[in-house]
Amino acid sequence: MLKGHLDAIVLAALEGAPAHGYAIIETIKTRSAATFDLPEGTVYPALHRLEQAGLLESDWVTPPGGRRRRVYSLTKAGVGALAERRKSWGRFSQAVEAMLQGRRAWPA
Amino acid sequence: MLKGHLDAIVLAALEGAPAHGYAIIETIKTRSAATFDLPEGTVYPALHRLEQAGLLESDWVTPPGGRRRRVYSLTKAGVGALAERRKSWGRFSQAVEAMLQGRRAWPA
DNA sequence: TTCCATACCTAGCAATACTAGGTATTGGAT
DNA sequence: ATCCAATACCTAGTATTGCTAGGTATGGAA
Repeated sequence: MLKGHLDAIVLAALEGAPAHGYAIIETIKTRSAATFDLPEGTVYPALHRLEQAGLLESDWVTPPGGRRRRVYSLTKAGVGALAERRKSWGRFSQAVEAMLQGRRAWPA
Repeated sequence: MLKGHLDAIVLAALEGAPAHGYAIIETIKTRSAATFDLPEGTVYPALHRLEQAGLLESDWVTPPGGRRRRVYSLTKAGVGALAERRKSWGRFSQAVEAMLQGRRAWPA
């Protein structure tokens, strides 16, 4: 379970450069040191949701000698959303950390 | 949304000493610096789930001059589960951190 | 005596991510 | 030549989760 942070992860995976779904899955697996080995049934619907929400846009691309791929890239709104998600992750993880360590969190 | 980490948070809130539901909610709010201001409809069912799962046990207690409370404490299994949750949080947060920073996570 | 904080509870809903299926292409191994 | 693995896309349905929105009741302060 990715626990509501899937969107942030997918957006972050697209921050450097546009990519297609299958490559995004690989990137996530690599960067997370295999902690996140996401099934396609998780990622593809997420990409559709994010595009629907205007955070991503996609183009069908057929590379020479290859097969057609749907390449996603961040929209301006997507860049903003990623920044927001990063902040919200910071607050969230800090609070969980405090709980698990039995101390008070920094007052935000 | 607490994103699947509610159980860990509740267990951690009970680590120091037994407590009743309402107090647990307060503890979580305080320790998280109000980041987690959980509605009762979230916490009470979670306590029931955790008790059902054998991670908590409860007793009805009526303090002198007060009203009856249901006081929960960690079972042995609960202590173990909390340790497990802590480890799993560590892996999870490290992986998310790596994703959001665009670097590779430490190979676990 | 009225209201707020305390203290418990539940049914039903919405979101999320997963399972389990499906289609099709490319390239290497047999 | 054929088969299989990896690539590459998709969706319907399901389980879990946490929340909304309601309910009950007591104790103390205004």
